[in-house]
Amino acid sequence: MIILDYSDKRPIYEQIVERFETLILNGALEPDQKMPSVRSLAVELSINPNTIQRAYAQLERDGYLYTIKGRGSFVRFDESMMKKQQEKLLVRLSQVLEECKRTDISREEIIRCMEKYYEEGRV
Amino acid sequence: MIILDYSDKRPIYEQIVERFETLILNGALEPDQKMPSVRSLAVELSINPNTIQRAYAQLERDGYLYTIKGRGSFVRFDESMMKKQQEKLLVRLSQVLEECKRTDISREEIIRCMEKYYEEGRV
Amino acid sequence: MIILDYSDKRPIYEQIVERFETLILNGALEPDQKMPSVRSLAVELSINPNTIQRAYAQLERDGYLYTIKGRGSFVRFDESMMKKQQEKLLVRLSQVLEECKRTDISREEIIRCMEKYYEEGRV
Amino acid sequence: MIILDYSDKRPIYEQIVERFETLILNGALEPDQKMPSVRSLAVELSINPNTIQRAYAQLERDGYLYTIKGRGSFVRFDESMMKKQQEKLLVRLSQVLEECKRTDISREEIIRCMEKYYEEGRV
DNA sequence: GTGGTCTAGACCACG
DNA sequence: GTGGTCTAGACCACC
Repeated sequence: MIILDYSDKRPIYEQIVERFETLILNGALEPDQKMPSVRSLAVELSINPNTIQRAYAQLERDGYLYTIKGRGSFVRFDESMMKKQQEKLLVRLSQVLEECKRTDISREEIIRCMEKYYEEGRV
Repeated sequence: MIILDYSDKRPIYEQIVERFETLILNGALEPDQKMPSVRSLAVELSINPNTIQRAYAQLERDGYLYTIKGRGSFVRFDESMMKKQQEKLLVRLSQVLEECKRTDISREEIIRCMEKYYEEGRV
Repeated sequence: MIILDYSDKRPIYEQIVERFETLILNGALEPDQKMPSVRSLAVELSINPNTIQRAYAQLERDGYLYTIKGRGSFVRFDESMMKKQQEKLLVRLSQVLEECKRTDISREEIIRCMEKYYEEGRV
Repeated sequence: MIILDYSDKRPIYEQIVERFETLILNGALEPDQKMPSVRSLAVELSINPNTIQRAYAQLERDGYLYTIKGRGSFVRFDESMMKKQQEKLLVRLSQVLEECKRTDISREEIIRCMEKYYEEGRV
């Protein structure tokens, strides 16, 4: 479920956070579903439990999880989270697009790039 | 000319590198123009000369500068650099677009975002 | 394992880089083996940790190492590196050979020199 | 006669020294021929006279020139210099060859490289 | 004056 | 404990 890339320069806890975010927004993890326990996931990935703990803490802070003492962590999901996520992405998109323009990448080139993901007439 | 953002978590030398890359690709700095000296820029930004030195070293490795010992550093520019830069950007763009699709951002939304930078019918 | 030559005019970090390159290409350091930590090596060679850090950074840029934050640096190795290295060497060889010819060193002299390393009939 | 390569990392005075060495060993500059004056050469190459001075000093130290006060510098040449030069080159060649072997470059590859400069049956 | 290297000592993020 | 960044201050080679 989680794949770590040690050659990636980003810290491990960040990779875990991002992976779970995707799974939750995807719907692969359903609302109120129980998350794997910190210890079991640490064993599975053979990394330090502190690292998992840190990832879960950030996911909770960002609203993707809620924790019940003594029972574990559970998936939270509502539409507002999706909205927030979309806004963050659009900001990143804007930044990249601005750089594209500065570097003289043509409008057509960008559209071509987009069509790879959004096939004509489907969305 | 250079603005440092200390709240940015990226290292200072990297911010400097990126800023100069932009200025050179933009044409704001012309080929063979003299760069500010390591020491003078360090004073101007009130940071340590070593940090500037590090940024310049990376810019030189990446082909944006050439250095003449005892004289200073100078802007280098050729078309191939522009090409490389464009390729890197298109990869980043692809990554963001893929995330956009995963997060259910519509094709129209993206085009709207693009039009902000590429006004209709101009490019 | 590492010997520094202070009378050598090349910078220390470069000597370190070259030495490790050799050890890795030799196979004396095996893939995924842990490199000595920045600090420990600095103590061992009685030089500043920054200097080791600089050497490691270059080795990583050149693909000889990968780094896991908080864990250490590890040897990377693949065939393509060997190929690149060979190409670089052949260029250097050509330069030296050209000079040899200009300086009237005979073909036989060069072959004699070569046989010292490549004993007849073995390679 | 002298071409400077500013993108070369070696210091300028060293490039000048090497160039004159070649010209003298080649025979392009004949024994007892007058060298261009420091000032005139400095003007021609539009560099600092100190730099030329330094190059000439080294050439004199290495036995390639002799200087007569008030008259200028003159080319010296004798067989022993050639011998010395050849020895230096053979040392460099040995170093490169040793590295070649360590990097698994085959004997045949090296001979092929050599034949480019020493065409079969000519030397 | 220029860039390049090195030291000593500090702080941070990560695991 | 690991690597990564930064500062302060020094020395060198080069022009």
